[in-house]
Amino acid sequence: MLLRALPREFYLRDPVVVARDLLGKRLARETSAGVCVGRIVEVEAYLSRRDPACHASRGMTQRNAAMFGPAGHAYVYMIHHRWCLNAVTEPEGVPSAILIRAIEPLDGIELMHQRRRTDIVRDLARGPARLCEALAVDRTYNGWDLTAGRELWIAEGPDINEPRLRIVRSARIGISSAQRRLLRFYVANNRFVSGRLASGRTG
DNA sequence: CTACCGATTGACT
DNA sequence: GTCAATCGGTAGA
Repeated sequence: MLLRALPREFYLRDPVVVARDLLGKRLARETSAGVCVGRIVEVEAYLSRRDPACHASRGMTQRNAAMFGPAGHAYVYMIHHRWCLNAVTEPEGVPSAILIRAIEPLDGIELMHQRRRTDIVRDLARGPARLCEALAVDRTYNGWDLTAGRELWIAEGPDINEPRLRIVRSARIGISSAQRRLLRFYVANNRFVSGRLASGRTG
């Protein structure tokens, strides 16, 4: 397969490093309707119990249990009636995860249009809930193994010579606490990133 | 059981 | 920039 799933070891590292390294990787989704692929352009890290903004900061609940599970699995939760997708990092029992906030659509764009009911390519997967709608991700994928390479997975980009990405770091979106933590990472000057088109520092 | 909150989005001023 | 829809998770009676 061209889009080989990233191995579990990828996720068994410092979550901040995992977050940065996820930029430029491919998020792939295959259903009977077809295959959809996008380049990950925006993520946020949530750092277990030491991070008050992390859903798991006050311990395990039925909702956040997937965050306590193995690295490389999905944590899918609902907020305001919409689904959001995370990749779990760190060993079992350490509930850190990376929220995937936006992808740049590459393949299966027509299918994404159908699911999102919009003609605007830029709006297909710009934002965590739009992304899930475009890829038909819902709670049935909570706990899904993203390293299995089927249905829903994350893969290395096929272009070995892709130019090095300019990465911008900022505060997380929609988080009132821990504003000083710069745990959002996105590809500079990419129009598929959510929020304002900030020019921020690279790093 | 009820009450409140939110890692959002889309519509609107 | 502002604001409210809308409902699962959670805490509390």
